[in-house]
Amino acid sequence: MTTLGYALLGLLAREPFSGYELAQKMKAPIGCFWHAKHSQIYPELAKLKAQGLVNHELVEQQEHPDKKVYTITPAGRDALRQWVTAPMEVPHVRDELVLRAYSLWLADPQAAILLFRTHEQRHVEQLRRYEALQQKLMEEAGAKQQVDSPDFSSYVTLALGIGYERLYSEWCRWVAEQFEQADTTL
Amino acid sequence: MTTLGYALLGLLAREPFSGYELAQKMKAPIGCFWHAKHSQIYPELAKLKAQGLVNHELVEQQEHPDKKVYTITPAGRDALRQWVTAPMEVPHVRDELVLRAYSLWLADPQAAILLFRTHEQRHVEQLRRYEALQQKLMEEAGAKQQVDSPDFSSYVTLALGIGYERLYSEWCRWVAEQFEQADTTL
DNA sequence: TCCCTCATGTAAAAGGTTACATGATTTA
DNA sequence: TAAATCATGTAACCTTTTACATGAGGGA
Repeated sequence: MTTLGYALLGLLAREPFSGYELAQKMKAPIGCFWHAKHSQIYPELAKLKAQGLVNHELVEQQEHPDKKVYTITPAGRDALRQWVTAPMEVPHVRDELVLRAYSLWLADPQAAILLFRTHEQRHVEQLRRYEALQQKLMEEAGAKQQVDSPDFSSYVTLALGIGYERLYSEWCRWVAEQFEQADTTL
Repeated sequence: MTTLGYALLGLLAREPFSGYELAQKMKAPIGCFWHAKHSQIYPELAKLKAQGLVNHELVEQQEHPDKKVYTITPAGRDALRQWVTAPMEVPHVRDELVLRAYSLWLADPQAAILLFRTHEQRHVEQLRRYEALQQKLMEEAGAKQQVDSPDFSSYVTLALGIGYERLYSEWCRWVAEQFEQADTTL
């Protein structure tokens, strides 16, 4: 089983979805930290079906094309439950902007300021979106959050997403400021 | 040009290295946020050579096999300088542990505590390593850090690495605590 | 009329990991 | 004697991205 397979099971464990809906969900990263495109999702769903981890039924529609709605099976739920807490290596992160920062000493200062201010903005925007989601989650789910409710899991991943975007946007701002100050010092 | 190619140029812009040395460097993530294995590095160096972005000379050794020491060319340095501040999309992060957290509501609480305490520890260890590196960098480079010095770039990436590991380890601890508290509440 | 959304796929290419392959020297 | 380090590569495989492919219905 691939990680993508478990990502799909993780969504289907909450409620049934069609391949198209799963693809929509995974445009914006699920749990803030995973994404996939439809070209990867459709074949993966076929594999999950072949392994008996999901079923699908054809839902006929008048005004839109028919769709296959996938449901997780008890076997799928078991596989997911086992995977969630299985031993795991620390995943190594890859981030191109930070890799660039490693060679930033070569850069044109004005171009560096522009790049980092742009990314600061984008991460602030993502932060605002996550905060809005959190707000919504708090209103809907309230204090009834228990560790065995899906809302709790969503809240947990959102919390890291918010911390991450806050850290990242502040780092971008700080880097930009270093170049701005160096510029006025000359 | 691939991102890996620029990662290698970024190291070679600082000082010459052999393929083996580059592979050693990229076991631990360069700038905290990129890594690669030797099987990817050797072919990439050949491509950089073919494009005239690096040169290499054979250094003969008595007690070890001979090695090819790579040096960046002016064209390589130019390409790197351009890439560093070129427009770029926000890279989407992938993190398996956070993806698992999204389905944590299904998990066995004790297994969840074990997993997150384990990862908390590992990220704390990485944090300590980064802090030691920062300490060393401060002592060596001191306050002379200017935006156009490689030490400044190293410092900038380390700063994010430290922030990231601190955030991540605290998040792991917090998640584990949620399950520990839920456990005693029953 | 043209583009967007809904809906499902396949194919080719790129990027990355694991395993295969070789061989000398040093350390336990 | 066995394992680790130094040193350089290739091959097979897996994952992910980009592009190809089709087609109906609704809105500008």
